[in-house]
Amino acid sequence: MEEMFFDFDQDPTADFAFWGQMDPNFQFQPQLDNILLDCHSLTGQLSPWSSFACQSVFPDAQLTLTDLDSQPLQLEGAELDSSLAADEAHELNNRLQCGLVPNHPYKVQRHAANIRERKRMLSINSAFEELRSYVPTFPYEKRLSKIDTLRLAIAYIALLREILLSGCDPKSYVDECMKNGYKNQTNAIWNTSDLTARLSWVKWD
DNA sequence: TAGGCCATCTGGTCCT
DNA sequence: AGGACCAGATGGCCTA
Repeated sequence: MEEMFFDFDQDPTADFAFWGQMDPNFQFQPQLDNILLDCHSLTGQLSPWSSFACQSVFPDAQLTLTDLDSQPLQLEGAELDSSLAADEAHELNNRLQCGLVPNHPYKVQRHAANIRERKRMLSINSAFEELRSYVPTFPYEKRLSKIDTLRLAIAYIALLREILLSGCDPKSYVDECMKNGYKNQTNAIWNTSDLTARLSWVKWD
């Protein structure tokens, strides 16, 4: 059986394209499965840090991946202060080596942590996707942002709570509120232009 | 072109 | 000790 493998580090543009093309019916489980496969691969050879990751750690150092993997530590962009005490320099050197030496335990742990973090963000995003499906939207509205999803959900929950407390029929309750300009609502947390504009598209029955 | 949104990496902190 | 969670930094894409 052929094993599918999606290596984020080997092809950083591929995963971005994946997000950019995500559709509302996207299933997260296959991606989670791929990440799990990636986790299992950690016991074997690790791909080198992405250039982005290296750059973020050593923004001033002009180092290539080849430099990182095959040569002893050399700082080109940042010069060590000559006044630095010998033990301090040694400590700094140790810390830098941890990040630069391929297959160093630090790199292995960091890579595993990155994968876990990606997996965690995927689960958060899947929850956002589910929440979006419950929030009222315009028929052809573009995908809600995360912050808009949260704000609309808060307002919508407040409205549903009021409807429950009123004991009225939802549709007539909303119609009445719209007619009266929400004047009767003392606790109109949900009375935001964002939500009320969308309420006309809600099918209550 | 600036600003909004997002994914990713990272190191720190907390928890089990 | 290792994993989960979090926030900051960074860079890419998209849109007004």
